[in-house]
Amino acid sequence: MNPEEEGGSNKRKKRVMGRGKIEIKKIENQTARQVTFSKRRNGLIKKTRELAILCDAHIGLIVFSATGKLSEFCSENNKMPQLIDRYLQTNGLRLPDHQDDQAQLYHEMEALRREICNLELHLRPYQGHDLASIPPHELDGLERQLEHSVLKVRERKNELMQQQLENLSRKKRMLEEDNDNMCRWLHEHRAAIEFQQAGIETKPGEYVQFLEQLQYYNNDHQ
Amino acid sequence: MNPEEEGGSNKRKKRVMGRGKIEIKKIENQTARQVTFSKRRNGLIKKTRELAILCDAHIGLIVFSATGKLSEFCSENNKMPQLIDRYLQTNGLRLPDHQDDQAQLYHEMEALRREICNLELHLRPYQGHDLASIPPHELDGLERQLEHSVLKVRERKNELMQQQLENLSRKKRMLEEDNDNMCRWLHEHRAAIEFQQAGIETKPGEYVQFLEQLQYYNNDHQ
DNA sequence: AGCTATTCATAAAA
DNA sequence: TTTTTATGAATAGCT
Repeated sequence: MNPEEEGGSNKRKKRVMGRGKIEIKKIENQTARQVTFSKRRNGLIKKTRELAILCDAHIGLIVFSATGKLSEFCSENNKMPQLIDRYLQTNGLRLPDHQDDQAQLYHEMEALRREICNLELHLRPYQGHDLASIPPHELDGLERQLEHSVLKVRERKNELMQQQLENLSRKKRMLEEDNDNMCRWLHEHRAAIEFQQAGIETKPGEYVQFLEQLQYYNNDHQ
Repeated sequence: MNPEEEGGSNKRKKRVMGRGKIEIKKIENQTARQVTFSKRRNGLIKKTRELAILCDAHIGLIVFSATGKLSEFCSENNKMPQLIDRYLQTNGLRLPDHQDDQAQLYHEMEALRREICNLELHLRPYQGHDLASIPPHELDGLERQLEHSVLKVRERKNELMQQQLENLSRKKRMLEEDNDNMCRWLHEHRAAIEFQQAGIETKPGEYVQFLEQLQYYNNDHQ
């Protein structure tokens, strides 16, 4: 029935690393939504500009992201207010009047405040508070959610430790290599160095001691 | 030299769309311009709507064609004036009749919106999401917090179970008591009952059986 | 208004 | 964020 079905007969590896069509509905994943917003907004502004230029149109585009960030485009630079004026006049509309609309604003504010309150309440069980107000049958789900979150946190911790370990290993290898190279060079030039040092006031014994120490490290990790 | 230049060459290497080439500059042919305007305007509105839905954005689009025809789109139906108002406020522009307290209200609304956004972000680690954005040194604390929350949830679950147990015990005791009383009463009135039943069609054996069963339960929990 | 050959936009991943 | 790449969408030129 589904034309997208792959069919088991064909052993396709990697069925395309992820490009596909998407359903037009709110993207729930926060990060993906932000990325998509950024890209599509750029595309939208580009297409708006193209239409304005190609067809000699006057266009205004106002975009508020979900987080309230404003993006805008106006075919005549910096003339959005004029465009808006023309729009309002053409449509016979007026901007919402203050006195008439204040109640509406307060209403919206109340809604926002309520949402904040709800979110805060929603957060509390996750912090182990107010459990008495949770319906008993939801406790199992909450416990599972919290355990899952703990697991995810531990996963992330392990991931970070793994990264640190790898970094340290790499640094260690690099240092060992450097050490090897220095030792080799020193041994190769031992005679010349001893000769030079004989001309200065350095005690020859020190250098031998130093070389031996190097040799010790050098052998230690081989 | 730029090979894309039109010149006399008929080699078309220009960046084109669709079947033929197009430069982003005003289309001089009146008919072609009209057709392109219509197609692209539809595409633009579609993309605008998609962005608004996908990313939960508030978008307004105003298009005046070269001939003055108005097309518009607003993500919240019929609320272009509000969107424009918010735009003017956000941009620090204001209509002559706007009062300061209105700006103040808008400002507060923006703050509330930000707070909601923050709370939503704050909730996510507790649900095991977006852990990559948590500073490593906070993971331990988060893990402890989650474990503590799990403990509290379990505590609450135990509390509830304990209560249920107590309730059940109490009910059991009450039922046993009732049972005892009934048994006692039945035994005391046995003779009278057997006499009454002899007058009806009930078989006497049934009542004896019933009494014995009661006696059984009655003794069982003593 | 429909139809395609083409180019563009962009989802997923890096 | 920006880049890369493979797909799905948009659309220019024709009918």
